[in-house]
Amino acid sequence: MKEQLRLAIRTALEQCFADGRLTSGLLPDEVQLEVPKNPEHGDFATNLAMTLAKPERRAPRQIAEVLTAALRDHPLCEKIDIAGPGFINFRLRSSCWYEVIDQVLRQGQDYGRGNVGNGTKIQVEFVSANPTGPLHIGHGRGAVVGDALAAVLQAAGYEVQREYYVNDAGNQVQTLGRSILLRLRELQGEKIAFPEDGYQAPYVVDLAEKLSAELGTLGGVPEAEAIDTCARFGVKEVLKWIAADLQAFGIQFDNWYSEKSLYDRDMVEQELAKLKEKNLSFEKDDALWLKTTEFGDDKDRVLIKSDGSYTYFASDVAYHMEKFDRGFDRVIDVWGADHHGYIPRMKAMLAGLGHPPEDLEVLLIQMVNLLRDGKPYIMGKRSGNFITLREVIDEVGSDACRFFFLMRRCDSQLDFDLELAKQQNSDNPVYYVQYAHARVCSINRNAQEAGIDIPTAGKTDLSRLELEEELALAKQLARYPEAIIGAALYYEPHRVIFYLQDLAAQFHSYYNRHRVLVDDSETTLARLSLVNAVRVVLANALTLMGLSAPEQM
RNA sequence: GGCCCCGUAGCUCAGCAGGAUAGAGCAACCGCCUCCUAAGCGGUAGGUCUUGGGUUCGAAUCCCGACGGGGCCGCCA
Repeated sequence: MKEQLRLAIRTALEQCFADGRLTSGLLPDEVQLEVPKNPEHGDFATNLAMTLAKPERRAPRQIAEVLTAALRDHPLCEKIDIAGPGFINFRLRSSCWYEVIDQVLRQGQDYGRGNVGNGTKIQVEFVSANPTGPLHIGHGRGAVVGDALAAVLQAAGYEVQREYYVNDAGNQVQTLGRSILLRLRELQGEKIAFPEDGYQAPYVVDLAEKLSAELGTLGGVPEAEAIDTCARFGVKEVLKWIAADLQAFGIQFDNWYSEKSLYDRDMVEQELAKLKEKNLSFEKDDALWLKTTEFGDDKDRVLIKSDGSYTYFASDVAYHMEKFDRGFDRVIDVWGADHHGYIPRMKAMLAGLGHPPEDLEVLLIQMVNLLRDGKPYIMGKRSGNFITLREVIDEVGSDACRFFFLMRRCDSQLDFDLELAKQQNSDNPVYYVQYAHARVCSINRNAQEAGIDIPTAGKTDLSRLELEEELALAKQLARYPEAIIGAALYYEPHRVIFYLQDLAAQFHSYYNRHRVLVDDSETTLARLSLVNAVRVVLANALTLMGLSAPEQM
């Protein structure tokens, strides 16, 4: 609807330029159209006349007069006003909004899908936690935001791949292997002084037990080989946990990408060679450095350490170059905010290797403060008193958990109160939204019991929807596609959550004030069409966010 | 010292990339179930948008500087 009006305004403007009613010939890239806060200002408003005031050298209100005259008899518009300093306010005909309801019912699950992405290939890499232990709450936020972002991009017409980068090559994997081996020996009754820098947590013992059951005690196997076996076993098992935890969250990756495979295929060496060739690296203090300062970083960064081993940065260079080789137009990394210092070197690396740094977008996810009943829930890795993501999901449920993670912009810190998230009452916004959906379903059940068929698109006379609240609901439905586009363009999935809350609130209010199933059958059918359109949009948005849309609560 | 994020109602946060009278939820107070699910609705109260400058027709929004909170600055990951 908004787009149709935008087009109309644009056409009118071009016409004014053509016949000399306006002279500057300055067509803005996009006609700005907004929904005014105050409904008295109409359904849409544009500031076009004000922005044209300077180039036209005329008063905004005069320009508005000219534009309004050109649009006067447009079929979409019921009324066009000039207001304030030069706003042009449009009130659309009711039929426009009835058309929206039909469109929603006609398109069903597809309503809200769009094509701003135009098939652009985007990869969203997220979570990518080290496979050395279970996911915790911070990973959870990144997981949900990454997943929802990917969904939103897909809905907006991008071609999206979800990827998990598995850090299975570094030294922390060796540490895991050593830790498992020590626990394994302990199980054999050996007395072990467990090292400070080992993985202390109890799950390592579980891993050792499982390994012992499957592969035996590794007695007589040379140390290095035993560590390697333990490491590989550990990574494999931990990845299974991680995948299962993510599954419990409704998250599935299209691809799990192994860091180790980069080394196995010599990709790291190849990229380093390219850097050398371009004279972007140099040796100093027995180490190999990348000249990231040439591209805006604070200092140069090490690729190969003086002991000959590679830094994570080295494999990240290869990994990210390889992403673009795979044909992605844009690559999004979802990281914890504590990694922000890493961004300049990544962008520098891309620039050095001839990629526009803008093709890599890093989404930083701020910290999660875990609370219980308003009090900080302290997690010490040392003490082993940390709560895993899985425990949180099991305690509060996937829907509530996801909703809380998505409720805030990702660049602000999040207080996650376990008790609040667990509450199954109106204090909990998840249920508020889901309840709206369940209510429509309930109305449908009652209608069917009364022998009324739920109307489909184009089957009812929607002009029976005369109430202001009814038109307002239809207008809200019309905004859903815009919410998706906004969320996709600005990488802000939380917008969909806010949209959901607004729509649910509007529906609850309507429900309380007016009955859907009334004596007059025409009105009943019209209202059923409206609330079912609401149901479709609620379901679409909930599903998109990975939340269930219950038919009964 | 350098860098990143945040600062809006008592609390937790939105604010549609510059627009008209600044919003929601929770907490407080007052109301609404012989009526499609009260996990709901209506109403009252609550604000120098941390602060000082700047940009312009117009700033919570953009720029610069303070102040306050959190985070990061490794040949760790």
